[in-house]
Amino acid sequence: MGASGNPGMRDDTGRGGKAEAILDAARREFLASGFGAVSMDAIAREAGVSKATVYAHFTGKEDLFGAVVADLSERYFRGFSASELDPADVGASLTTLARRFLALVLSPEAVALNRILIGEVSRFPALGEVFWAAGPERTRVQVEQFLRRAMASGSLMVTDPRAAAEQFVSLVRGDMHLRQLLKLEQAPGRAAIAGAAESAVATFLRAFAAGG
Amino acid sequence: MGASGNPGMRDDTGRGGKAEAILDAARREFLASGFGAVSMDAIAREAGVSKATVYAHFTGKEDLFGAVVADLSERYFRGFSASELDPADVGASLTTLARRFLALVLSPEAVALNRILIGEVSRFPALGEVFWAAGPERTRVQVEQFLRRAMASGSLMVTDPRAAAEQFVSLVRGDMHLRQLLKLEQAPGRAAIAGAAESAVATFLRAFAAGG
DNA sequence: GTCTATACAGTGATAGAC
DNA sequence: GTCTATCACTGTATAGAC
Repeated sequence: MGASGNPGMRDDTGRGGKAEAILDAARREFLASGFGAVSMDAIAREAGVSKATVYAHFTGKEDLFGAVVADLSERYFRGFSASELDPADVGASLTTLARRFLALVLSPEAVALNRILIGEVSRFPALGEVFWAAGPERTRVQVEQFLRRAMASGSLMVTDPRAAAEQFVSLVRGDMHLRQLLKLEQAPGRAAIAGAAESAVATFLRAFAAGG
Repeated sequence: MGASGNPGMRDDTGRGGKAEAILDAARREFLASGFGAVSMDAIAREAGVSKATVYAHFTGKEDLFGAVVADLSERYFRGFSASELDPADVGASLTTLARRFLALVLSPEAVALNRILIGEVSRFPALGEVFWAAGPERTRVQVEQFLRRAMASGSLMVTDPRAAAEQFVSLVRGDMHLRQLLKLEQAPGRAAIAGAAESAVATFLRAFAAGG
């Protein structure tokens, strides 16, 4: 209840409203409670439709879950890019990149998605791959491309850009990601993210800055 | 079935056999399938006792799960130590430490435990803290203590040992941990672990070695 | 397509005999 | 303490009316 719909109103105008409402409701419920703790009843209620209608659009709970995960994986990480950053000003660019990465990967929605994926990967082996390709793999490629440009511009000394990109990402992530996954603290604010980014970039540059 | 008991035999000699058999069975089942997918019937069957007997020893499924997790968290990480490593030979010592850390944290049992904890942390908020204290926090402290000794011996230049320990652990973990959590590949062998350890230590030393 | 009502299976938990 | 048999409940999924 809350952000979603008004069950009192007729139903949504426009096209395909019901199917979309079901997907929205399923997304909210799954992200909030995981797979096992959510019932089809709850999803139907939250979407303002009957349970039979849910089954008219999706073959079952697992199908619905898969649709939600594939959709979210694509959505969250689509916008992550480093293509406009200046390779000459490595420090500032890497810091920006690190901040972007942390804001994305530590966002409550991304953490919740990651959490239920890890918890249910035994039941849905394929979803792990979908998430990896859309998320971590994509972000690593973006970082790696930036590192290559920085090498070309002479501001970085890296022998293996792919490995260095992985190390950069790992350094930036630190233990904040795991702490979020385990719900050990609230989502970090701008200041905490900025501090973590700066510290990680400083270490990375001590290791890889040209002429250091 | 297999490692545990022979249902055909009388019952175990010695003391407390049933309770232990139940805990063993619960551990195997939970690690293999998570919390939601395991039934008390399955645990009772696996332990070779009736369901009523399970409830005679544990108040319920959640209680049993909590007992398993607390036990495992303590068990796995107890042996992790860096106290006997030589701070003068930083490179070799850090490499050994990194290998130990990876062998522990990437072991199938530790990954399975981590996975179900992350998946069920909404239902069992306290268990995340238990695991963190016994696992990551403990390992970080061990690393930090070694770094302090290395600083004292003049082989490392570190301003914030705690932060550096976190960065070392993150660097070593890389993306292998997350890949294991998502079941994207088989558990890495000795060679893969050694390679990852070496690469992480090399980068760490480029950033923090004294007189680099 | 959508609803109400229901079938059917599986779950955690317990009662009562021994 | 341990077992067999059973309860009450919840969940997924579907039948039939509109």
